[in-house]
Amino acid sequence: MTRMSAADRREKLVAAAIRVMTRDGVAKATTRAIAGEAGMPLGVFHYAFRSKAELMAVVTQTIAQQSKAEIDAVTLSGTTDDPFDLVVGGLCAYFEHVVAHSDEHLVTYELTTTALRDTELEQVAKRQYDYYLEENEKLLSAVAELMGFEFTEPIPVVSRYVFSVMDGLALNWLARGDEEEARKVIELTARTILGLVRRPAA
Amino acid sequence: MTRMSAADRREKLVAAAIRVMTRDGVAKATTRAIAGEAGMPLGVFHYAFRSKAELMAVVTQTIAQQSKAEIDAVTLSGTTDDPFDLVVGGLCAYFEHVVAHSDEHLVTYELTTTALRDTELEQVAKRQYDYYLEENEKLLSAVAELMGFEFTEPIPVVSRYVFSVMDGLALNWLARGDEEEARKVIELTARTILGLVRRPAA
DNA sequence: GTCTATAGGAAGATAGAC
DNA sequence: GTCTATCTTCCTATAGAC
Repeated sequence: MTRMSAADRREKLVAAAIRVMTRDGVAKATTRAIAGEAGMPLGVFHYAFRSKAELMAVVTQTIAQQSKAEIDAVTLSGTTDDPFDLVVGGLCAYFEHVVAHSDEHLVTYELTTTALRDTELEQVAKRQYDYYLEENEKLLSAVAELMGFEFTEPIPVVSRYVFSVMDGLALNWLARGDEEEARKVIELTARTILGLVRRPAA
Repeated sequence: MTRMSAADRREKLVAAAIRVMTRDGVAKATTRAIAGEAGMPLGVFHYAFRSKAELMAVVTQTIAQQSKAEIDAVTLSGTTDDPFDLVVGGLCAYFEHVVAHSDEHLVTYELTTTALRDTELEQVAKRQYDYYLEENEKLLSAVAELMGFEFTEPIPVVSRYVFSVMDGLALNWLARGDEEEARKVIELTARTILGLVRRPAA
């Protein structure tokens, strides 16, 4: 068919892969299904990517960045000067994103376990979580500065703690589907976070 | 070969499935691999189980109960009358189990995502997390009674909160492998839990 | 009930015509 | 570079001999 640069092919295949994975799950995202979704013949796949593992690595990174951008947009959109409202608002915004894009979040969990089982992709799972945690740390630092408070514990520890609750909660909500109860956990979590905050001495 | 009751076959196949999944991952646990691991010909599989999905359901339930029993054994083995030590000890014991049996915990995450993608197994993931949370609630109630304190928040909420942190932390530790930093999160979590505790009024 | 053999399909990857 | 056709392997499930 029409010519297309290799980089363009790769982008289109990655986008198609994410669509298939979101809709049907990572296990069903075969090279055939992905090429089909992208409107390309199967043969194309292996001159755009050396192997399926190579695509998986790019997909994992891409989807992490996409989610991050979407979540940032909603998390930072609130306007309040009350610390509790701000923290609750941020956590709730994240949770709303999980609810509204549950399949996309499920994909991230699938990609993590898939990567952890493949020696060729082990580092991909590590980079995925390194990225999440790094970005979460930046966000927390920004919030602290914005509100003029500091944490009583090192930011990396607080950040990891907050991320762990929300990641765990998202996963068990995916399995249970009980929004009301999950929201109560978010409120409780917000309260524990404010217990780790103080006004700076100076 | 030798005769064996259907129930016995099923048990042996489930045990073999868990071994294969732990060693090689859920995706590689094919009916062939499982029957082979159990020392049975492939044909046996389908008169012990109606389908692979039926085996998956039983495996998910079995592995949850096994993990629970193992974790209880180590979690409750500590002897201390200091609430902080008790809580830290319990959380650490759980984390040690994750570190010592990381493949087994990875299997539980794989089983959850697998079930969530299969309409036939959707309820299996729900039951899996219902079970985890129910058992965690019992444990927390027992600890509260043992130490003679009560929680300032409803036990189901506290339980869900604690479970979420630990489940999320276990997953991101699996990806990152940084024990030291994970332990700091555990300490912080223990402190937040003690902030939710009070001596009863009477 | 037990097991071999195989059906019937789908996977990742590639050879080779254009 | 593009795409069809195919190689090889592996899957779940079953038919049918013993």
